Amino acid sequence: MTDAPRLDRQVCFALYSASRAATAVYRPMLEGLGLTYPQYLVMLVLWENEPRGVKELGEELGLDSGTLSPLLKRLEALDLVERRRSGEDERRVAIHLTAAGRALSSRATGIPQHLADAAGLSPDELEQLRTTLGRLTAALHDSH
Amino acid sequence: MTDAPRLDRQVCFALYSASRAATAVYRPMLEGLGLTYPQYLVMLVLWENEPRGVKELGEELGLDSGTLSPLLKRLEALDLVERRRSGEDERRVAIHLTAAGRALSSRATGIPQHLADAAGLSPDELEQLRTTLGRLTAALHDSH
DNA sequence: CACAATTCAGTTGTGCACAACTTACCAACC
DNA sequence: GGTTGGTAAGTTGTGCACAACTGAATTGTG
Repeated sequence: MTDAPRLDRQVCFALYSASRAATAVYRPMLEGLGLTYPQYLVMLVLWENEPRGVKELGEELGLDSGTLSPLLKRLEALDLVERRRSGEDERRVAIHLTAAGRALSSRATGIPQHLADAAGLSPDELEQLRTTLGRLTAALHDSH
Repeated sequence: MTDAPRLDRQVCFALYSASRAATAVYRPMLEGLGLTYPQYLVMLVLWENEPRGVKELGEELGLDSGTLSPLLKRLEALDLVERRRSGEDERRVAIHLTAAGRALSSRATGIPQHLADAAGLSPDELEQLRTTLGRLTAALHDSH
């Protein structure tokens, strides 16, 4: 056998595992809201500021229309969101929150704290992890 | 608007973004080998030690048979892997590397280094990130 | 030995990701 | 005013993840 890379030494695998473990902790809580994790992310963006175009959402989340279009249709079917063609620019679709979508935000308040509790890391460590991951993501995007 | 969680403060989103950014950096290199990222992970495990049962692979990678069964069929279609029913226990399927599968490992040697170069973090920081993520993943798994 | 409980791999169905493509629309230039 | 280039959203197709289930094989227990 050659000096093939070892699984347990790979940062990439550590990221992949941690990310799946974190969404697995979120899943049962989000199930209570009727949302998947990516749907929750879209709602987070809209709770901050709405309406938003599909492209804007994609830039915030790093997702393209191939992912967002069907996801937004599902949110619309749940009556959390409304899609309206813009009058000024018929290419654009503005995503508005419905009353139900707006109301859902209060039920989502405690979710991130629950992850922090389950993480087994101090607040300082969590904060440092977050900023390190931010730098890493930016550098990886710049690298091509 | 209530005090809804902010997207940019969430460790979970930072993990999700970093993980996707890292696999995006791997993707063009793995394309050269004809592999997807999860397929590459399976090959990594097999390069370390083979044959392995489907369940063993699942435990190393945190994936279930619903993910692995079709993935392994695709690796078999690529002639990198062979699936053999165990004689002793007819429930088990042993995954063996083919000659081509074994040969592929030498072409995969440089891949993790490329990620390290693109990461924009020092070796120390990368190492610390890896161990922090390992602790986080373990704690999240323990939390339920 | 009989048979209930467990284990293993596989299947089915849903929902992302992402590449490649399509369609509709807009804007700039001739 | 028509053409050309670019942009926004949507569609199609592939491959994960993961829950729920199936069927076959094995193990544990009375």
